[in-house]
Amino acid sequence: MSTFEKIYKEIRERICLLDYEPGTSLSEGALAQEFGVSRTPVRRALQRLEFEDLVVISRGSGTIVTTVDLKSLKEVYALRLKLTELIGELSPGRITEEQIQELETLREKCQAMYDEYDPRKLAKLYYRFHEIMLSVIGNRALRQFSDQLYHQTVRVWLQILPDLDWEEEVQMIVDEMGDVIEAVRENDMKRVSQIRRNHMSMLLGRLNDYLGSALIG
Amino acid sequence: MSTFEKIYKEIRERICLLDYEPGTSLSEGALAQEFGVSRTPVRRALQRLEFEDLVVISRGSGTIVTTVDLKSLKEVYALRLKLTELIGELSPGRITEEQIQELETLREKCQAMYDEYDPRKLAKLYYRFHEIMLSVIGNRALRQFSDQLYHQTVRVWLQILPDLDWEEEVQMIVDEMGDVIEAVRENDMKRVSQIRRNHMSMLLGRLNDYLGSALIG
DNA sequence: TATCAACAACATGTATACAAGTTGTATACG
DNA sequence: CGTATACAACTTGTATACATGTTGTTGATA
Repeated sequence: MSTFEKIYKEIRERICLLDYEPGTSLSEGALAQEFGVSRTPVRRALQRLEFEDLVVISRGSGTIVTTVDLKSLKEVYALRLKLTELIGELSPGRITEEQIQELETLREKCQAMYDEYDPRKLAKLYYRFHEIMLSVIGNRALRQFSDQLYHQTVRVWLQILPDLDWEEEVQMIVDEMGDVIEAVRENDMKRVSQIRRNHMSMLLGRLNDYLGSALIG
Repeated sequence: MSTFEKIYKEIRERICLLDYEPGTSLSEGALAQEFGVSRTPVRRALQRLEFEDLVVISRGSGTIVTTVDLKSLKEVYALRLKLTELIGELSPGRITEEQIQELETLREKCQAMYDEYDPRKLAKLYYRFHEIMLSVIGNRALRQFSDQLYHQTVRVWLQILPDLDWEEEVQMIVDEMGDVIEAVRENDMKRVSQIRRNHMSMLLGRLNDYLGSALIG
């Protein structure tokens, strides 16, 4: 992996795990110094993040982490739902035994989260889960779009996670991973996509409930 | 529009209009000299084009225009079909009278193409048509994806256009524009997306016929 | 005190020199 | 003559100095 790509992924993960909260100002110079490189590769990473709508670069003003627009959140999720369905149709799908092993390891680690309240850690486990599920998507464009939409929306869930029921959220993730593992063992990618779509739909419902009550209260 | 953005759009159009055919080697230095700037903004443009899968950048080797993978073409088109459907659902849609005027102007220019065999010119008219249709998509991600998929696939059509029936292709475009104009006049964006989906589906059929016969013959 | 202009301290954008990788060619050698 | 190696002529990647834009502060003035 090239230098800029490592920097890109690192910054992207920081944004998605809320290490950089929305509105945070990112300095090219400071990041360059931290990573021990010049501004050039850092700029390349930030420009790509801007294309993915995770930061906004303004000349003279600076580079700031975007705020997730709540009114368009539903539209983006609707798109994610549709794309998730398509994965089963368009992607032939092939998963290795090693990947299944890691999925089971992830599921066990998530189960251990029932008794350890750590939103960031849970988000990171799900982040890794997403990476594995992404790697089995054969279609390049579909993989890219799915990845991009995930990174645009995952912050919202993590942001309101402290206000949700912890055990319920952990259980939802454990269940999703369990169902997915069962399906991939039978190499039934169509079912995998349906499972993920359904879980995403349920998550969207919880988000709606929260956002509705948040607007009232 | 910033310097790099103008360069980006210019190079992108050249690739899509086959001024740069697949496999063409692009030199940062040469492009910089042509546009009268340094390599820096040119690199930014090329890096974005790489992200959109229109070029491949290899250190030491060079930057070359990608070849459209025929085996995945159907998958990309299937994705385009789905996304085009979604435009009607997710995008509230608003079009100005000026844009409708330009659509009619475009339609008239396309009609004049019956007697003037010029694939590149026809492609450019349709290119502009796409830009207008794109501008009415409210959802940012959907707009970006639709744009990207269009630019990834339009080259294929233009590439085999000389082997297709010229008058039929012109008529298909004139019809699509006519149907779209009729629908946007009633501000019925859902119908617009259906119309475009159907026309895209018919185009896909013609591509399939050609590719099938090309493999045989 | 309120207001506005000048400016200093940032930010990103650009140009350029140099580092490092790739590839084709030419030349020496078996 | 065939082959291997050294190298020259490209390419993109990186570091850095400077240009340019923005913003908050500071101080002079009404």
